[in-house]
Amino acid sequence: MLSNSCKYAIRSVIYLALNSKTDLKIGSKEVALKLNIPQPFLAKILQELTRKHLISSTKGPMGGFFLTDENLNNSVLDIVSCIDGLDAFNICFLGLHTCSGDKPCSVHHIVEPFKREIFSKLSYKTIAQFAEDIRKGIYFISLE
Amino acid sequence: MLSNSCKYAIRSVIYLALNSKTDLKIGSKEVALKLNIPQPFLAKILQELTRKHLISSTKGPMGGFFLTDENLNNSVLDIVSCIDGLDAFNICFLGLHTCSGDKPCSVHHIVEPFKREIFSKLSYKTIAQFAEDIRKGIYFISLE
DNA sequence: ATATAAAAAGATAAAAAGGTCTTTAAATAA
DNA sequence: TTATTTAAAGACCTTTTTATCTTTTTATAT
Repeated sequence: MLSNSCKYAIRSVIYLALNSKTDLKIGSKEVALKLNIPQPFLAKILQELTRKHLISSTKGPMGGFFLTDENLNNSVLDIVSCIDGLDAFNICFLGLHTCSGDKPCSVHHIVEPFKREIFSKLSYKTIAQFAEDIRKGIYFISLE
Repeated sequence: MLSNSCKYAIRSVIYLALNSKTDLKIGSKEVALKLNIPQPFLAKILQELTRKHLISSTKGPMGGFFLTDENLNNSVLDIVSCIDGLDAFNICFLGLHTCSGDKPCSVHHIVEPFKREIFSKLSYKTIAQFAEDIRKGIYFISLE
């Protein structure tokens, strides 16, 4: 459902939320190493997120990526929207253009509630809240 | 979640279930035209499904694709398995290798029941049953 | 037998996703 | 001010997905 790039992006932003501060920036090298993501590829993704103001960065020694309070108040859906767009949430599981509540495809009644639920969770919770749940040990975003 | 090829495959097989008989075979040209799928591409997909005995074919004049009773008793999941494999049902939404009930990612509890439900529906219902529901007007696989 | 209609097979190509490398720009520490 | 460290930018490469084209094979109707 989500592209590789998008999964990398989400995991990275949560990593930054948990580990960076305005005065403790983190380089793409560290994130890539810790999350086991190809470094140059991740750099591209972080660059894109920066360009769209979902994360922040500074160059130079002691520079790197970090999250401002404003960044922390974005939703995970903002990341998805930035990297993949929101098409995935609007497309029929079987690829039908005309699938709808009126003329449901064979799995519409299973897929639709799922899409609604996941969309809702990703849009109403902030990055900060996702990070907080992980800090508390309710959920896990493993380094791997 | 499913590749284009796989969606084409599912729609085509259901089309064949609804419209072909052992003595009324249908060419890839007709299926492609009716379902608005690129014909040479579809031909490849139908070829693959034939090779794996999910559909049947004969060459020559009056030849084409059709479903035997045996074919009709396969599940839609068999098609998915043939074209895409089943990885999609085993992979974490956020791309974590370690995601599980024990160490759930942030959306595990939403995604897991969905995957179970859709997997179940696609595996226990036969092609024949899918086609029957469409014939009855319960579900719709539009020509488009 | 022969022509024909259709699938099978395989080579090719275009587009998208995934990933790498090199150069440039900017911030900081010394 | 200079060297260094880091992100930004952009060119490039690889693989996978999607798609096309051409040739071969085979079944059937005539």
